[in-house]
Amino acid sequence: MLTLAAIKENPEDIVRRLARKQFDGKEMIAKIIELDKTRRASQAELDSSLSQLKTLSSQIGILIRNGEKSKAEEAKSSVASLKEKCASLEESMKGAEKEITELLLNIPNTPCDLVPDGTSAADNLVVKEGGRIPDLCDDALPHWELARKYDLIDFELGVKITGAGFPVYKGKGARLQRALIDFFLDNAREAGYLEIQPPYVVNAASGYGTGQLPDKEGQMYHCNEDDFYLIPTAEVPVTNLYRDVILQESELPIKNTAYSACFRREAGSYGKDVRGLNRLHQFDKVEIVRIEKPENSYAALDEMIAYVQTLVDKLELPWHILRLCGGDMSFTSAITYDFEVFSAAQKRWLEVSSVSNFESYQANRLKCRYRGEDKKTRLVHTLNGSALALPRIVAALLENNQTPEGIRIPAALVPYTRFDIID
RNA sequence: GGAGAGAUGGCAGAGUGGUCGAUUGCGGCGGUCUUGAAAACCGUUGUACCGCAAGGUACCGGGGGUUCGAAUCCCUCUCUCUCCGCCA
Repeated sequence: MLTLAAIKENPEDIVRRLARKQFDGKEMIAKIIELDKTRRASQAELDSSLSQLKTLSSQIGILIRNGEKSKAEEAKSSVASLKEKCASLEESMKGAEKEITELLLNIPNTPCDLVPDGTSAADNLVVKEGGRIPDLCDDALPHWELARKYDLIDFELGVKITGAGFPVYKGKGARLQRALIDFFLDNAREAGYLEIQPPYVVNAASGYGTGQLPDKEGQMYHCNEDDFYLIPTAEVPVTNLYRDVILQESELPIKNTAYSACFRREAGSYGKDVRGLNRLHQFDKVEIVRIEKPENSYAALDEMIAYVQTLVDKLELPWHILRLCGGDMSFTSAITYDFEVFSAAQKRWLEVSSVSNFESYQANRLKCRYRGEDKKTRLVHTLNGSALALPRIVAALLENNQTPEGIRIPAALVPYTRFDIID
């Protein structure tokens, strides 16, 4: 969530920035500033009343010890009204505090200056592109046909044992999955990321820490019995490793990577978007997460983008990078770059990675700080990115590399698949 | 699933109603000594909020209660550990 300090420093600027994210925060910001005044006034008075109360109480203790019973009783009665006052002041303080938090939780992050204006995906900016779009013959098959033809993925079987969006991978299809995961993790390690194996199920506190809650409550699978959530991305458990942590400056930057299965309810999706591997309820992804000093976070973001680019290049896929416009960004992000690869038979771009800087927005919820040279604690900046999500990579690999002889595997991946063609 | 024990500062571990935000040890930081280091010794060392400051307040797993006063007593929830059972 946004920091109260930032809001108080320049509320007009915050409102203006939120508007770029198609969010009207005028009233909420004004309300927060008003509540903050109430809170501070209440605390000041409460603190001094509590101080009096403490003094009186210790005096009573002394009186009782000295056997001055009547004086003690007298003092006791004078405490009563003070206590009532404290109770109401505390109520006012805590009430204001709670309301402030409630409001803050429901205000998205502000976009940074680089973010282009716009209201939808159509306004996203293509900032870079690479690779070559293959010329496929007219009878080229979409990946779901190829998956059936070579018996790589069985969507119907997934429907039988679970439901739509839970495919079953078989044979070389399954081996391709495993190879890609290994390939991505190896590359991340070589780029300096520490591999983490996190739980796939988290508690509500973790959901709030990274901002899935309360914003995306309905998008996560929930285990009622234990009040756990299935992770929609490894970002959640990995970033939450640093919840309520004060890091030493020397520990930064932190670079973590994790493979996990990801679970998303994807309520409200339909049509061609969900065909084949385009959108699943369960999918595999390797994530990279960084914890940075604020002054370094944008350099780190650039480094992450450059890193993801090496992956799509090694996989010989045609790609481009979008800088998302204000209206298309996620709730918690200050800036997001999406990588899309071209799926040549479907003739459409598919998002395979999303790299974001959250600045201090997540850190503020997580209470993840670092101690600088001056011994003061400051919020860190958090960043993460997919590196990469598997299903759409597989879709593009299958479609783009189809030949009459079979599906060719890019050279960089062959050491991992240990086969160079699917036939 | 059954039975029991426990949750205190970075860690270990005291504290069972009144100067306890908390003894002590380890670790960390600063210093003395030393050519340097180690050892020894001395000092220092939680977080957040309010306040221009002086200073004040809150926090001993979470929530509630008793009391003039709670880390300490009561209730409740959560979590952890041990033993038994079951089991990849």
